[in-house]
Amino acid sequence: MKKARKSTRTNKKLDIKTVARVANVSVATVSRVTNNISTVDPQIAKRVWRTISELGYVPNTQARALASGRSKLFGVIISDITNPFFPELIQGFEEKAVSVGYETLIGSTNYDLRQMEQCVHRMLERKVDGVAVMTFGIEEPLLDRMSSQGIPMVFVDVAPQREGIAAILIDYTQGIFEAIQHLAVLGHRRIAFLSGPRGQHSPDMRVAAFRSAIESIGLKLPAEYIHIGDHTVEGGAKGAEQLLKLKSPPTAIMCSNDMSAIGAMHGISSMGLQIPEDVSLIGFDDIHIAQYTLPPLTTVRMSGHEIAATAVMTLKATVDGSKLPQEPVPTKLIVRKSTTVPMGSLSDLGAGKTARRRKK
Amino acid sequence: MKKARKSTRTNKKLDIKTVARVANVSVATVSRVTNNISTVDPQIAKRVWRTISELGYVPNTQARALASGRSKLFGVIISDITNPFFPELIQGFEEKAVSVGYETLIGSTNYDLRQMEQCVHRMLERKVDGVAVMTFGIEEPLLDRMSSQGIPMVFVDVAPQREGIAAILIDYTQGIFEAIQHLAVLGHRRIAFLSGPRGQHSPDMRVAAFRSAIESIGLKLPAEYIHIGDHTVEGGAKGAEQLLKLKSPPTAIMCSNDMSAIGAMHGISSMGLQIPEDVSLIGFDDIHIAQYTLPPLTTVRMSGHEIAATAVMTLKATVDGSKLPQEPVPTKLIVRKSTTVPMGSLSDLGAGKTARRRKK
DNA sequence: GTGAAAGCGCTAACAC
DNA sequence: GTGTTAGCGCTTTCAC
Repeated sequence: MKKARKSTRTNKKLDIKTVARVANVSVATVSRVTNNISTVDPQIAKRVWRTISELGYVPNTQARALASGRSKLFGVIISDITNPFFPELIQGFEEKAVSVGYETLIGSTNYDLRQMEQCVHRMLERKVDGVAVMTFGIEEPLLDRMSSQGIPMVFVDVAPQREGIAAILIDYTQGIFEAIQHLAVLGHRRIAFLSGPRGQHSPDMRVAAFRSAIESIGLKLPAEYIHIGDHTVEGGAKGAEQLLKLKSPPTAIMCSNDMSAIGAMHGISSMGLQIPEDVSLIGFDDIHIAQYTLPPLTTVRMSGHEIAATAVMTLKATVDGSKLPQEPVPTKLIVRKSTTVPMGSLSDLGAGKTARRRKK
Repeated sequence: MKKARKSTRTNKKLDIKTVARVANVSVATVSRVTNNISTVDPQIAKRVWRTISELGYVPNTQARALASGRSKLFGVIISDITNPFFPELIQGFEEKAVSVGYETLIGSTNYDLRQMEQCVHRMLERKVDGVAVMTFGIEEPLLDRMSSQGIPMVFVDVAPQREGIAAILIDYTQGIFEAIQHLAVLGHRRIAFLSGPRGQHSPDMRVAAFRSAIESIGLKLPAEYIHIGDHTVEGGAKGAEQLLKLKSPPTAIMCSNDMSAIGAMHGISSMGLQIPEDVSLIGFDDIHIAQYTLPPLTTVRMSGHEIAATAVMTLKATVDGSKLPQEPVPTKLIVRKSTTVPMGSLSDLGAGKTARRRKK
């Protein structure tokens, strides 16, 4: 049995000391090498790396964390993993985190306080180096326990003013304005908004952006055209139905997120109406499946990947004690097939809706 | 020369020693209490718990892991996080893992060998106590590095025969049979299958289940009715189009996963055909959005949550040295609106002949 | 039932 | 540049 082979097969422990002994250096040098500390002689470093790969040595992260005080772990807290926006965000987060040498711990609150507490506890236990709170609604209880320990945090839209706490700004205005303008140009004058839960920062900011877009274009906005929903598919279906039962129903509906919009599609469809012929519909988020609905959903893109990447970089910067130039995450309209001219407008003259259906 | 290391923080550190001192016991006792070791006097245990909560002490998981050799970390490796089936699986995994006291490390391979290697390395570094490989296609390179270290693993469908390695069995037959029977009862005779990538265990098993269902019902299966796809939306669209361009096109298509089915909806729709009037469509997985497509997708449910929960429990059992009774994860048909009688069948011509033959 | 003390594998201060 | 060594916070024998 050959020597090299033997070392991988026997269950002799494979730690930094072994590497040091085999490479004929001290453990400190091995440590320096694996941490890319540049004061090591290149020759020796090379020898150590070779030994490491020959032995198949993998540093023990637990020990590293314990000794260094840095866990190389970032936490990310989201509310609802069944909304596809969040997995996309998580994917972006993980990807970026790994690329800067961090691991990701995920916590879902499911809008439940107890679950959030549990999240916080888990993250505290694991000694995360930073936490991204991506719940799109501020979560006070998180603050006290974490930020009092000096753990860097990053929020979306709005964050308490404290040392080590940052907010990722999102430019809702641009995308939502483009959406309303798009509808207005098509000829829509009665445009309603299917909002997210009231009283949370992010949904409220979207409503505000909608309102100001409508006003800046000079349209009317009856109070009942702002429907408070809950960002779920079910809420979207119900909301759309209620909106369309109004005495003066909207000809277009903009939703505060894509899941609502998908729900709205069902609500509209179940009333025997067609999208976009009878009602135009716009979503928000541009989740992956938005392009695969029937019809493909016109929506405002807010990149979860981008938000996630920004969150990671912000956390990293805070940990490293550096500052990051903060630019708001942009949003922009993606036109697909769920919007068209309103029914009864000139360009639609003569084309009855039943006539369009059977066309092939 | 024992000098206390100067700590960067001025607040007194809150470790097991502090708790021990305040509660007037030894660190060993505190450790026993936090680990729920029953040999501790209930009175003392209570006192320690009170001290812990008064102080707000949280054990340091890194130190625990280092000292005990158990990280309380499970890894889960998936291929493609943009397929909503996987986030659902991950959610189930995390939930179950947390409930048995474990944290989750996620790795995505994106079907890329290099990324998979990186995953493995990360998991090795973090000293995971077990790994669930949920890629639905066996990944050999994983085996050697991990299982040679004796890390418990669990695969889907098929796993190498080794100590500490298990497979989660899935009963594809039942659900797929129900699906084909459902179509046959509706009157379909020409049923095609839009498969996943060829040569991978799980997709191949689905094809086999489809084939045997078709045969057991006594239908014909032309070779071109098995279309090799790739489990993506794009592949589904293309596959459906090709299938429907056949000289003798199928009247119903079953897809190997829901994402393909969603793609197929688009492909079919872009050919000017309607679902289910012109073509019936069945998916597989029953991802959350399947009920929200238009029309809602008839599909075979294979619960990602259930698979995930089984994976966690299997890993846990292996770690604990116990055995788990292994029952296959069931699949079953969920009938929605994407299937109906085939076009041109009697009941479609003679308006109102809704009563069909009874199922045998 | 409880405590003292020896590590777990690594980092980083300090010595050389 | 490189080596020596004292902890990091906890678990776990092993005495008592």
